[in-house]
Amino acid sequence: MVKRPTMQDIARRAGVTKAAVSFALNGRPGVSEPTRRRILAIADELGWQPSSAARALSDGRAGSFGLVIDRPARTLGLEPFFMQLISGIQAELVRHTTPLLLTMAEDQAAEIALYRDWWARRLVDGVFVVDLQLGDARVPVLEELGMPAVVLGAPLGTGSLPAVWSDEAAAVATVVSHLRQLGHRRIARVAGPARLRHTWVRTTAFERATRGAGMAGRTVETDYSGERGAAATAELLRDAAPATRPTAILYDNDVMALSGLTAARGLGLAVPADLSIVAWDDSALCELVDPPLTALSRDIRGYGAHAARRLREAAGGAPVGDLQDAAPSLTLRRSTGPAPDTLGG
Amino acid sequence: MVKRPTMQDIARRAGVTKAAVSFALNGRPGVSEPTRRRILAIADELGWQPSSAARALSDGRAGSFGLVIDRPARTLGLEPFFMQLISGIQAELVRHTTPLLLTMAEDQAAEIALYRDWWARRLVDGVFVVDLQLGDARVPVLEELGMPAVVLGAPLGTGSLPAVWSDEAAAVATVVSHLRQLGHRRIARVAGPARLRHTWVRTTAFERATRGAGMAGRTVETDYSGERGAAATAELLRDAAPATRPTAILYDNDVMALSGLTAARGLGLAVPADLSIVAWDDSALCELVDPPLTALSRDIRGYGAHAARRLREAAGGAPVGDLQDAAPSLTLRRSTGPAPDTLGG
DNA sequence: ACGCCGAGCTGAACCGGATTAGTGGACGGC
DNA sequence: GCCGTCCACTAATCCGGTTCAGCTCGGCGT
Repeated sequence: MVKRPTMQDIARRAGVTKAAVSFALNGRPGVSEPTRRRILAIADELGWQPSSAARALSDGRAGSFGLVIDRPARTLGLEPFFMQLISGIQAELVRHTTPLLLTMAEDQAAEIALYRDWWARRLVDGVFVVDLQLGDARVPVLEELGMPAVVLGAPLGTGSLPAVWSDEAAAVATVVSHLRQLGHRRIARVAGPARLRHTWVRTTAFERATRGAGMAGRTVETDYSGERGAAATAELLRDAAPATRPTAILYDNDVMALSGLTAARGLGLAVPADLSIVAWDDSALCELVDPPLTALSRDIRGYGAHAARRLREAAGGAPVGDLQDAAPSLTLRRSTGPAPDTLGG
Repeated sequence: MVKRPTMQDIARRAGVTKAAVSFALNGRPGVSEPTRRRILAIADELGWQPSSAARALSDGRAGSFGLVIDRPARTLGLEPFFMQLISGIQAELVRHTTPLLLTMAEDQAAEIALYRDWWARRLVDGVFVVDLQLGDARVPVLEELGMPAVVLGAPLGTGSLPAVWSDEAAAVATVVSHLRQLGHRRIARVAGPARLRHTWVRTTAFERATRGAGMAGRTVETDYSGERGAAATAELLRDAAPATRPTAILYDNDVMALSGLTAARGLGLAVPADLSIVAWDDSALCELVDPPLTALSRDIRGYGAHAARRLREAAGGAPVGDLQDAAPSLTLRRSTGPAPDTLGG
């Protein structure tokens, strides 16, 4: 365990004071150019790095950001979304050597307690808020604390917090329109938890789009798990006559799309001949199954990177507004096809 | 932005000095019981929380641990392993309100640079090391830095670093033995990258077990991606006559097992009638497909929790040894069955 | 020749904790 | 009644940075 060099050590070697060293290392006026170079050379030679604790104490900012996820670990592990998101956030943060604190919470109350704790101890300078809910309790708490935060998701119910979002309603409309062109008239949607804001956005858009196209559009709620996805699929398909059952299903994540594919086959239906399937979020999973799944793709890493940049600005005290990213695009694969001729025409 | 209360504020209100407040809050002798209670009450009333920066500066430890993952984001997102692991680590760390710094690196050189940086700035008190490689360059660096670390994986090539591991060789033997009892004589394995230590462990054990049972055992290397898993499966099955092709395949992760299932079907083979499939790491994915996949299960969250406890001890200066967790167990599902009668008996 | 200015640096305070040496008073022993 | 001891607390210092007021000195103008 070697003692790390401090600015004091550099100052001694250079024959100046700590203050001069500080000026030199931070590139601010107060030292001559030759002195600055000499100090930088010595710092480099000693392998000096600023103590994060000392700097944090001195300037009052933690120098890191936080992310809390409160989904159950088992379903979380299968959500490529979060790893992609974290990867994207990191890609932006490393450019300023800002670390990310990641934690999983049991529920939203635990998450809020964590925010209060982090902020009281100044462990982070701000947080990313994911899985926004209807009437989300985190928003007023963050506002009350004055804690910088960026919401990832639709700018609805976000109060004064800036949001980074993509137009999911437009994506839903794209899917519905595409299916209609393929001749589908009865389509269903297997959704995530209804309390989530983005589920609400998608459901609302789905209803509007299907109604607008004169189609029957039914939505079934789940918890994103494969089990519930399979159950919802069975519920939609089992007891309905061919003339009333949906001919296409849109799933809110790819895991459920996969389980839906399995469930449909279990009921003797062929994909896409009898049933078309569309997944939300295009992960590698969609290409691994047969048939490969048509899916809504979006640049999740870019999404995370944008949010990180936004949070940095917000934490810097700048007033930041919402940022709209590109809408998801539909990647066509073989799980969608023309609607079966169920009218017996 | 309200000013947070400091120990100085508490001291003023209580009519004592900072030192007395420090004694009281840290439960050490130096103050009378009534005074201690009074101070605690005031601290509670003011909502005081210690400044993490000040504490870190004062006692020289960061109070947090780090984890660096250097796998490509696309395959990473599908690996339930890491989310489970992080979740397990957290479960242990939150009990001491210790945060976890998570970062993804491009490659091992970047990871090592990150370790040096983190340690020089005392951003973390130690790190979890995953995906140990043969002749891993991180080990000597961590030893040289004197940076506390715990390796997750077999205690081979870990130098002086403590390892938390499970007996994967035994797990391989279990699988081989089970398949042999089902009548299989030619089994193959679709492995992860050969440079990883645990791939080496599994491959070595696989060769020993198959040879010991008088069976043909072939291993094909991949990068854990579904694409490569499918390609490896095709390579194993395509050009071989029924009498020489493997009748069972063990995959090093569940994503590849799924892609293998899809690939085998594409070649006209039925599972498990023509081919048995076993996955490594039992995630929800294994239960979502038809047939559900037989898999090696292990308590990944417990694994992470043990590692976290170990790292805390190591960072505390205690000499810690290796810790062996339970070996993975085989969860039987419908993707494995009796070997087809290929001898034309 | 003198004053003034600004560049270049110093000294000290500050951030919010932990720690250690020292001090005052009460109390006990003889 | 005097001394010693212990308790409860204070004052001061440290951790490693940042910041700010002020000092010194050289050069320039007049």
